[in-house]
Amino acid sequence: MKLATFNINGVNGRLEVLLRWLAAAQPDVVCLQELKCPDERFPEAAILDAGYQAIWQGEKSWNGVAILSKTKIQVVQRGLPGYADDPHSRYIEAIINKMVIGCLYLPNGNPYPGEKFDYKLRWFRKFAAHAKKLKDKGLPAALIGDYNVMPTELDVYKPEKYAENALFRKESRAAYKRLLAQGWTDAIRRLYPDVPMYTFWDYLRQAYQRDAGLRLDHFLLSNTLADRLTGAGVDKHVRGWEKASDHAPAWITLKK
DNA sequence: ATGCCTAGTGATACTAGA
Repeated sequence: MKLATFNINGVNGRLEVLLRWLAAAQPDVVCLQELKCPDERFPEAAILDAGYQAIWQGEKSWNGVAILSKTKIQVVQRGLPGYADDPHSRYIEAIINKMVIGCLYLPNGNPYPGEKFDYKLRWFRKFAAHAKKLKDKGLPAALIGDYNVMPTELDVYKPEKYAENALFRKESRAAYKRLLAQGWTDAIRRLYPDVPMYTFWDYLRQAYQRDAGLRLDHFLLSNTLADRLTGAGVDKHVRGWEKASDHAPAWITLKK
């Protein structure tokens, strides 16, 4: 079983990239972020043609999340529980193959300090409270997506440049660390403790060519799923394609 | 310190991203 996440940065503008990658990578489940389209413009037909069912939660212009799956999807949540007045579409949750799959797009939070950073931390608190409930239920669960946090210095090409950046602020990293302390496993870091494993390269200044990357997209696994973890990777080459997103797809494999 | 890039909106230079 292969689970993937891909911040697509415009699902219609990059539909060709998405379909090409799906055909090559053949993930069983995909969490998408930054759809940048209202619900009625989600490209469901093309995704069905590619062999995937889909659920999504979009909005005009920005944000938006979706889950694709080769097998049956049971929708559990649209939006974060306990955050009905969240102004953005950033969370969707489903049960697939007896696993809880939470797909998230955590706020960027820049510039720091300011209202956007406060919103990031508020969103993180609501998300962590929900994660705790899932953990306490003891269900096999995976919280997958763009966390907009580099957890450690290994996750940043030049850490000293990012000390004041919302993605790397101590408050953001502390929130991520507290979340892990609930008992979640950062799947990619578990298998690759010493490799950067970047998932994002800025469009500016030829960041991809310089490998000036960030690790922003994460898989947090409950214990039963962490025990089944067999592989992980980043499809870095996809970032080099025509019309690429600024993120590359990341994936993990689970046995059985 | 700023633009460097890219998408969306709406028809222009903005916001937003990270």
